[in-house]
Amino acid sequence: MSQPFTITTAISYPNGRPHIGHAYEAIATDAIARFHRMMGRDVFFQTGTDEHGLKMDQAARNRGVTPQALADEMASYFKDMDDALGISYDRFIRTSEPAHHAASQAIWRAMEANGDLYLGRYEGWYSVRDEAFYDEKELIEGEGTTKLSPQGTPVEWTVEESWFFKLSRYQQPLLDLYESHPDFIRPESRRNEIMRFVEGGLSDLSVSRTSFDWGVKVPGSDGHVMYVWVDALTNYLTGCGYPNDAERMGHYWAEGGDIVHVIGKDIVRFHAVYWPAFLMSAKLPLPSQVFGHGFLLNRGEKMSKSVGNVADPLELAKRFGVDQLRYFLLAEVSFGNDGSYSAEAIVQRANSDLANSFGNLAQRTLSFIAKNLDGELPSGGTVSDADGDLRDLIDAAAKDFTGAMANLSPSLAIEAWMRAVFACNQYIDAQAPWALRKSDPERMTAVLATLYEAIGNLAIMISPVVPKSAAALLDQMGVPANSRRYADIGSTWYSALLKSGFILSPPNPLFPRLELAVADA
RNA sequence: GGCGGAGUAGCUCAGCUGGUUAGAGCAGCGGAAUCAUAAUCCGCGUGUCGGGGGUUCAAGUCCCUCCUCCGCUACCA
Repeated sequence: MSQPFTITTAISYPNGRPHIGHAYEAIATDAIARFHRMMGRDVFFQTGTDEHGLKMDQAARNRGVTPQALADEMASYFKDMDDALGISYDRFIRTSEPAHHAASQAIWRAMEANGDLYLGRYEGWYSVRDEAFYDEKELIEGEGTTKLSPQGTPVEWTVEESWFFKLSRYQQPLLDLYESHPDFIRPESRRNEIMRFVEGGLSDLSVSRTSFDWGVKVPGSDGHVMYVWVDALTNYLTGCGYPNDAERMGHYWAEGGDIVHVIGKDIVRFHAVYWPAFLMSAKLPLPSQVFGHGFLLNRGEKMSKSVGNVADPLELAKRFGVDQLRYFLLAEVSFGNDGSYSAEAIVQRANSDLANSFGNLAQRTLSFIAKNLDGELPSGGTVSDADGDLRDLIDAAAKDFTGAMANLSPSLAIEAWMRAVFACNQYIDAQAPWALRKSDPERMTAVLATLYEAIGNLAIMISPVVPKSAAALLDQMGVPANSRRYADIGSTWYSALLKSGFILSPPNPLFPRLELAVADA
């Protein structure tokens, strides 16, 4: 059995429609998941929605529906987005599922059994909107005598009986973890922040609420539901079979296994501090990596609903194409940093890389073969050093590509791919098969064969980024579905294809050139 | 206030443990070619590497200091 690889996005809080930020995280994670599948790994890729909490409860009340009904509706928008963007999740989890309640209660009991949960009282200024308590000192003056949270949301003095988790016990174990696993938190700047935070000391964490009941019931403690983060983080275990499917857990959530959480930089603390502490307490294996990606900015500006510059990913995908949007986000934004998007930038990037450089390379080569060889694939001919040089260059690019993807650097991977694309265009111009057609047909044959193989390999390479387009091209070229892994680059799929007697049909352009609407200028 | 990150060509950014004339892509300008989605290929960049000071034979690359932006976190009032 091939080596398992577990990867997750954060689960989204569905109190609004998905925006481009959700799409970005899903796309990036999807590309990595697809990459590992093509490397032959046994991938489990999970995403989903985080449906509990007071905000959902209240939103449902306002609309006169049950929280479950609201969650059903909102979750469907996220699922639709994933499906529209080609997100190849293996499991779309919803925290309102019974299986998830069972998992959350199981980890609760395990933490309790370890002596890490105790009942106490929590009082302070609580913001419903932020679902957080604030210190008196943090508050700012609102209108009249009211007080507001630092985020400007209303707060009220709240006294609650609450369960606490002995987070303070885990300061040293966490620091040891960061020390022994330098890649546990990435990028490094986030790791530094978290380490300083933990070094500063950890207070115990309030992990239950009595003020609402839309959540996972605390076992044996009537009136308490779990603090959303206990419940939310546990979704990762639910999908891996916790607590009843030991075999599945042993496979996808095993000690020392590859388990990667891709999340936004705003929730790194929950994943890099609370989550491993919960797992240590419950005596469960830890994830291998938490990667905090950056935020997308609209033309360099923060997105916000009030400014009205929050982009709808489905609309962008519809206007520019799913693969174009995927490619843009992965190529343009260095993973881990913030990035900026705009209609011009998407059009620019998609046209220059996908339509002009790669799409046109495929088009000019394939249509030449279809036209001049009647679609019969070129074989043999007079080889030259240039052919081997191009092959070597593509093999080297493939190595760079896979190395970068494995290291969660899709933008670097795409750079390596583009270098190979440029090399192919240089090659075709230097060899000029259109001239060889009359002067040296034998040489032309070898050139076209070299190009055909090169283009197939380039399409395989970039598949995780633009899965639909790459598959369409490979289909057009007759490359069998079982020859589209990284191990197939540089292999003998071309000679097998020659033997099969495949005939190439006149090709259709792969990536149409995009036009910028007047409204975008 | 502390900590972390960033400030390099018009734009987006590479430049690891200091070492030949500071790089890439995009945009721009000139040329070639015409197989191809008017796509491609070739040539062209003296930029105070945020400011100042220092260490060194040698510094975007190390040290000090200042400025600007971002993030995490704390506290006084």
